[in-house]
Amino acid sequence: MKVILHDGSIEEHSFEEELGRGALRHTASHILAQAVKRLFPETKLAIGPSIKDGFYYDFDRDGGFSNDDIAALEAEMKKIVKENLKLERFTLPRAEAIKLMEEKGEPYKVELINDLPEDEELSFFKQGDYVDLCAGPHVTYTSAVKAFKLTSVAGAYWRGSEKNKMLTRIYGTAFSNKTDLEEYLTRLEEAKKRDHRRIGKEMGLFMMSEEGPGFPFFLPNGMILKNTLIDYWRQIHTRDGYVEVSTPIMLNRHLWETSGHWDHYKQNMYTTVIDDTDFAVKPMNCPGGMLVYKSEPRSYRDLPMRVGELGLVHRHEKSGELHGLMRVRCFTQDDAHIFMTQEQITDEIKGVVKLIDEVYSLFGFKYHVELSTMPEDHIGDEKDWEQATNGLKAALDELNLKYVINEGDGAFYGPKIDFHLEDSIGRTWQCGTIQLDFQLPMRFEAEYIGADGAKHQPIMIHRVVFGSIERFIGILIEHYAGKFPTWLAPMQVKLLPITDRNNDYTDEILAKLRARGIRCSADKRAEKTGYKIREAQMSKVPYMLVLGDKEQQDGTVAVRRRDSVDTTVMSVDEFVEMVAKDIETKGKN
RNA sequence: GCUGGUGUAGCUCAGUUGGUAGAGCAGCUGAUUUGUAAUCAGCAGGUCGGGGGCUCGAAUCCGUCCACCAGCUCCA
Repeated sequence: MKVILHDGSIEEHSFEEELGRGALRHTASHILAQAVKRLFPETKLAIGPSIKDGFYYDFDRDGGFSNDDIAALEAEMKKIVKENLKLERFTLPRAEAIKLMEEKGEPYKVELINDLPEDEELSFFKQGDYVDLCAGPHVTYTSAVKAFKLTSVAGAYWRGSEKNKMLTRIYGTAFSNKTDLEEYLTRLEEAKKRDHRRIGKEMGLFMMSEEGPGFPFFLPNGMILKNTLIDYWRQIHTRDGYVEVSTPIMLNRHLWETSGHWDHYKQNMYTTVIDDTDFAVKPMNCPGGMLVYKSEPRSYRDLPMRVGELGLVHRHEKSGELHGLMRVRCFTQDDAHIFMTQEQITDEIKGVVKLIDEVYSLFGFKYHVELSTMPEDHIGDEKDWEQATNGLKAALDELNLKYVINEGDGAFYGPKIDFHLEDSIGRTWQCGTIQLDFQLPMRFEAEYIGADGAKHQPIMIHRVVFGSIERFIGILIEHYAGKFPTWLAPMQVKLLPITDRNNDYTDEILAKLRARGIRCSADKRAEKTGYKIREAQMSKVPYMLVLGDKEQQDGTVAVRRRDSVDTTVMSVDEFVEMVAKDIETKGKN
């Protein structure tokens, strides 16, 4: 495909290249906007870029667009593609650019031009009767957009600020051929089957109730997952020199005023009055952790102090922000606060980064790292923020970890490193974070006695590895599509006796498995073997044992694995050892 | 919170222009003792998300609240 670049030059790029793909989809968004202007000329145009899996365009039109409107737009877009319009780039001096957009009745475009830097070249793209302020790149003819589909309609604030008007955003995707488009749509459908909300229900992991929006209920199978993760967490934290505490779920207003939460986080806190005193349910564990630190004098010899806490926090997230286990109003953070000296900062951060990488690697998660800097609403002076931010940067650089900078997205008390994981349809969720904090130790007047006999202020790290156990479980469910590795699987072995004659033999094996702590159960119903296998298979249990007269006679088991139709016959003891080893090694032999 | 959409049995979904609900799977009961992804028969299950309104009559029309879904904003 020929692509017109930002500077107006033309180069060949294929759809497989990000540049070519982006250009094609960007052109698709212009075709959409052109169709909108043809069918609904009163509509005002905002912006319309290409994005990861497609494109969108934001429009200002009273009442938005109905499903019928979308169908009509798709039909009109097809026409425009067929018309094979040529895309042409031209530039204008500022005054003329503004005049053109005013004549076209596009106030949003005028606003965009006014906000562009003085020396910025103002480029436009034209196709037929349609002209748009646009930096490009684009393909050269509308006919290149061979396969497209409008996928959804949603609201989006003008320039991303909730203070601005909400516009109507139309999402779509485009490919260079029909087959790829269909493949993409099928893949999306498949991905939806991995949705943790669906699998969570099917597998009896967790539930939600209208009686408590955003407050998840863990069901027996989900508790096994949660507890198994916590066991693993305790094991690696003990190994890494952490201790564990537990602080109260509710503390009085004075504490939250000291920490700054009362001023900076109150709109998200659940509060109540007890004996005429304001109390707040903790949205974070750190103030409680500070009280623990301050409960006795500390020496430089105690540092670094790595104090873990599985803390249940409550945050009143706005209703539209809830999402299954990924975004809830109460969750357990696998928190820890590390108190340390200035010199220990880099090593401690590196230690946490390595720990997070170890955990994510165990599950085979892809992740990306972001460095979030000082937000507008913050406590402490900018010099401290700069120092803290540089501390985080230095650790990342020393570890050669790639990261993107997320300007202004830090916590109100300090900058942070965020670890983001992907769900089944490619949305990313922040899980692990490492936050460097000079403020809370200062506010709480935390101190330690140094080698010089004088009092010093410790520096504090807040960090989580899973992030929230709830969100992490959500990611796990989608990652494995419910087919958990044996060590995590709520049910590890399902025993399927063929007839009642095999029940006693089945019980013998059950007892042996249970003696090794293996989670197992038997399906003794008078059903056909095929039926029992089907059910066991759908319940995603890693191992099935078919037990008939033959096995009983030989003292063997016929093992069928979750992802295979083949069976292997082996002795009972061999099988027990195999499963025990699978669990012990967490699937990594 | 905002924009748009959705809400019928445990689950997936039907339900013509308003005439008080139906299927498959799951469940239960009985029969079947079965060799690697569905044995047969029967039974039961719903104040159609919640108040309210128009109407002789509402799952269906109107309004309101709640929850959920997509996205935005916000965030672990």
